[in-house]
Amino acid sequence: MSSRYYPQIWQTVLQIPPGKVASYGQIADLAGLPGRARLVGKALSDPMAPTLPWHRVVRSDLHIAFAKGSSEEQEQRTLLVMEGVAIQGQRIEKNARWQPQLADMLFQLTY
DNA sequence: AGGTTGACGGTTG
DNA sequence: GCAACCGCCAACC
Repeated sequence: MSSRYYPQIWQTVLQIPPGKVASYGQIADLAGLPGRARLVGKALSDPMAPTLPWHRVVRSDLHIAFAKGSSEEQEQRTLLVMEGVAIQGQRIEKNARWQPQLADMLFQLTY
């Protein structure tokens, strides 16, 4: 396994609760990798990645990262809607944002 | 060893 | 809104 940082990123993504979304940058911060949002996208696209709630990771502007109309974009939107995430046009409702609690932060430190 | 590539983010106009 | 830049930097040629 060559990539050093993917495991901690995966671990963080696993904590996003159903019905909530987190941004790439937010995941990077929680994983102890501030400023490395792009690395989160890489970690999610790695074929070695375990089963993850990857669909709960979106851009900081609450848009889905994939190109509008692409199969990946449609897939992600479908999964989110199935979980009860409201989407108006391209934008996800702001109230769907995951707000990590203290216990979530402690889990990260412990990991 | 050096150049390119991103499932990004923020700033600016 | 939108588009153009720019900073970011591990991964991967």
